[in-house]
Amino acid sequence: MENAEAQVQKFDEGASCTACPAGEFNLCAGRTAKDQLAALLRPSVQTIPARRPICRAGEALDAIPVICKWWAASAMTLPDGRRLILSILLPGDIVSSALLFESEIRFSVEAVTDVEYRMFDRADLQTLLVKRPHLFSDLSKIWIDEKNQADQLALELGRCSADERIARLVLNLWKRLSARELVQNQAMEFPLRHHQIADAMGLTVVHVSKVLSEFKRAGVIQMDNRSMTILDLPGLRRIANVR
Amino acid sequence: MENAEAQVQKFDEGASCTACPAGEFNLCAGRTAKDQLAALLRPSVQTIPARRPICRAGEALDAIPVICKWWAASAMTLPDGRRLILSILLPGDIVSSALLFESEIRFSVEAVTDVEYRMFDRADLQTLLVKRPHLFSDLSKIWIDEKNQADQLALELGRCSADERIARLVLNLWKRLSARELVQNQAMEFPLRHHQIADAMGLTVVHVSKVLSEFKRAGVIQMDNRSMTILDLPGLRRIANVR
DNA sequence: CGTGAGCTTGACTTGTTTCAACCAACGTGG
DNA sequence: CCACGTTGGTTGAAACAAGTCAAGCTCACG
Repeated sequence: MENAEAQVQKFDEGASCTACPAGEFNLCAGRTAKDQLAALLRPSVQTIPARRPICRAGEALDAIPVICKWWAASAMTLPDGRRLILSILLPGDIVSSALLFESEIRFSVEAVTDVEYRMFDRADLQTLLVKRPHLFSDLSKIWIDEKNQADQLALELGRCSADERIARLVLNLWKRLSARELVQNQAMEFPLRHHQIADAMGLTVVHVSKVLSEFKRAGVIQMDNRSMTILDLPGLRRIANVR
Repeated sequence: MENAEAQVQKFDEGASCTACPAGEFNLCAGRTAKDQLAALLRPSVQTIPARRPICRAGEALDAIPVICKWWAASAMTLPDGRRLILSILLPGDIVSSALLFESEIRFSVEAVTDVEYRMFDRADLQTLLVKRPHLFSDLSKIWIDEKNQADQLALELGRCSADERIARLVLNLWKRLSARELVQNQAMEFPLRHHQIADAMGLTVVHVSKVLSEFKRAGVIQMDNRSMTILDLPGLRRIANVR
């Protein structure tokens, strides 16, 4: 994970904010707002090792976690243990904007890698929102984006084949990492375990392994020590059935 | 559809509002708010026949449709025509609260049966929201509920069997109709075509038919002319794998 | 050095889809 | 009022995608 420093730097400089595409939010709409936030709210920074839970479904939180470094994932669980990852959380991502209005978190969040995150106090954020009402438009963008992501996931789970789903997951991460300038010539950090890919796309570990092997064999992607290179982007797009 | 009158009455009296469970919203948190809304906003009422689109994905709307009578459904479509119904919209349901902040609707909405709905002007609603800031808490409840529904759907599509999914769909509709007092001793109107159930749960028409036949054969449900009776609620719960 | 987590591979099973034929109900136009 | 096409539902056989089971491998780590 050579570009850890790059990740920290991006976030701390607010670069991941200015670079973020329309609809993506990083709790900082531009450098100034981000600096204001950090100054006004003095969020507490926390670090948690890989695979450890950041918070559990049903828990009450007075603060909203925002991912700063590396990856986390939010997941729901059925009573019998079946799990679905709702979203892979990248640096700059707010864990759940519902936490601005409700203290109970509906899903659990866990670290994919070692993760650094900041807790923004809800009350502070709310008063800030009242003082700077223009932030509402940013907020609504995050809201809408969260909902769109959820709808898109449902569509993929309900109507796409395993190949399509996995290709789409890769393309989605690639797009989001590109926006954060975390992709150098088609290569990106890819710390996800097969187990997590399976949970994210409603598949089994075994099948994920088979599909990814097939992608590699076909020369579409390449993976080595927790990083992935897209060798044939049009090919991957074709498999994913997009655009 | 014998209780059409009941449905109209419920909505027009605001009964579906007072009866709605925590987290459910009907654009009217209690009778007074609803009357205020109707008086202040003079929404235009529209009627549309079954199977006809109310609006299409990508369209720009200056008004937010709210279902008044009968059922509608929101759906997303893949470029090759595969479809997923995101949500079955019942009387009192707002089509998409994202429309409060964004004019482009991300999915299409179509009438399941003949449907009556009202269009609430976005600008009017926004000024109302500014004048009555306490409405924000109602709004956030709808928001959060919409997101939870979407996450729940993803979980079901990703991790539940066909039997479970269909049982859960039935239970979900039963719960929501109960809250609107549209269920008399376990019997409810059920205008959904197999085709729509399939699109809602990511299955094929043929398989839906087989699963429903099996439910009937096992004496769990009973269906006749567009209405469904749950004969064995605990049994259905067991199949659905809930609680 | 042993242990456990993660990945791969092959054989087999199963749930769901696909294909196809058929039936019932309904509305429309002759 | 009948003939007809259309839409929606049912059923069975065959095909297929993904899951399950099982074994073996690598690698990191205490």
